Amino acid sequence: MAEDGSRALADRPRSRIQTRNRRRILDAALDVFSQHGFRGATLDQIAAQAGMSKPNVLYYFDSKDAIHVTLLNALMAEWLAPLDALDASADPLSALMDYVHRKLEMSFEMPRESRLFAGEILQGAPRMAPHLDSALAPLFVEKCALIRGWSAAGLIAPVDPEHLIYSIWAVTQHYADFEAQVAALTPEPDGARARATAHVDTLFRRLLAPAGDAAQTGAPD
Amino acid sequence: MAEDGSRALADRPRSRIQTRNRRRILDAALDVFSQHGFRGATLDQIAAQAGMSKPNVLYYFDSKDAIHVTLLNALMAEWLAPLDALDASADPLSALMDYVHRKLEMSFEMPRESRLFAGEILQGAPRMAPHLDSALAPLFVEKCALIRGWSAAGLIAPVDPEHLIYSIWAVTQHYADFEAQVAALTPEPDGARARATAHVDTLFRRLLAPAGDAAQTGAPD
DNA sequence: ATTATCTATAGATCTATAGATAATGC
DNA sequence: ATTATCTATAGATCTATAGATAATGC
Repeated sequence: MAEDGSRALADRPRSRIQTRNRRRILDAALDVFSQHGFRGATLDQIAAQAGMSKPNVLYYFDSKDAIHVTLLNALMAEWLAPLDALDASADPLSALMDYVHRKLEMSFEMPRESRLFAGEILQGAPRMAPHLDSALAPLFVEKCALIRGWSAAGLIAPVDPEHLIYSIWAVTQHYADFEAQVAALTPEPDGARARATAHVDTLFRRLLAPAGDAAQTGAPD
Repeated sequence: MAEDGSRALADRPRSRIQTRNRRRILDAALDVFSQHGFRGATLDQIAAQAGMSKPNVLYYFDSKDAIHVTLLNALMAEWLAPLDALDASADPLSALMDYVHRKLEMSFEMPRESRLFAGEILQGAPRMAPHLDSALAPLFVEKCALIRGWSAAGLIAPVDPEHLIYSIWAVTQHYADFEAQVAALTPEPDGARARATAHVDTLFRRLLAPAGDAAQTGAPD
């Protein structure tokens, strides 16, 4: 920390080079942190991945911890965007199924982000607890109320909104977070994603289809 | 390593003190590894938790790595016991629902074990890959065939066996692995487990109930 | 005699800083 | 003048071992 109390480059407006190099570092850090966890990651690995020297990385961020926190904060909004977008503009069942499919897509397209958050939560969310309370919790409460209303109105089957969301997160993120296991057990990579999509669709459609709907889809395999 | 090539106490028959101290170390290591991950855990923490000196811990195990591997191997069988027990002695739907409930119980009763495995898989299963192939994969294939048969015979609804099992793992273990998040979002601890149980039961019952069955349970909340 | 435990520390690894030098912008 | 980058290294942390001492079993 400089003597005037400013923390390096953190709070100042940034030049193009600063913006670009901070991005490179954050992208490298996403690789390294998501693979090895915070403690397992080293500045050496991040610097190598970013193609920079270790002291140069610390020229752009005050500490290893600062890189990690910046990364979590920067990705949080993107990660929660699908839940934020959940609303009643379409019919409720379609809205929920869209959410499920978007989350599953993200698991396949953004496995690093999924694992970064998974690792952080797994270890008790030491650096993310404030965000869980300030950003996630209000959104979660709001969407649970929405779902509760749909359920009460009979637009979807009776369901526990909080645990429905947990299940959606669990099932979809499983494909990213436990990819090593899934890969060991489902060797053929072709069609794996399509099968996952079909299964997850069936799982939540059978849960949520209001009584009387013909929601039983055909054999998925 | 001793000059005769024997690796300390690893392969020899053990006295009562050895058995007891190795257990104490493994229990302490389960605490520490499940909370901080392999790299985040230190021998200091494990020794302190076990109430032993650090060199004494290394008298019983050759290395930090050996402790971790021993722990994973020792817990693997217990962790897979419910899947191993899945068979057709009861009717298929009940057998599967029993499996779901047993896994959910384990998530609540053995969160440390769940997190230990989650952390290992999350980082690409560097120490567990052999076991995935040798122990888990054959069991997985066998049980998938069993479920496929039930599904084909119409005893349960059409379902993708591989992805069904992934979903059961994902949903049940979520309560242990993401406990920090669940706790932040579901503040009231009373009844949380009962609600989780009711929800998970509904989720898989609606998925698996054969067509024509009145499997729609009442409102879960 | 063997097993178990301790103190002290070697050696490796890792974060972060100091201080010099090069590149860039005005 | 300021921004960006480098080499060298201090200082902390961590795994593992050396070597001495205490406790236990025959």
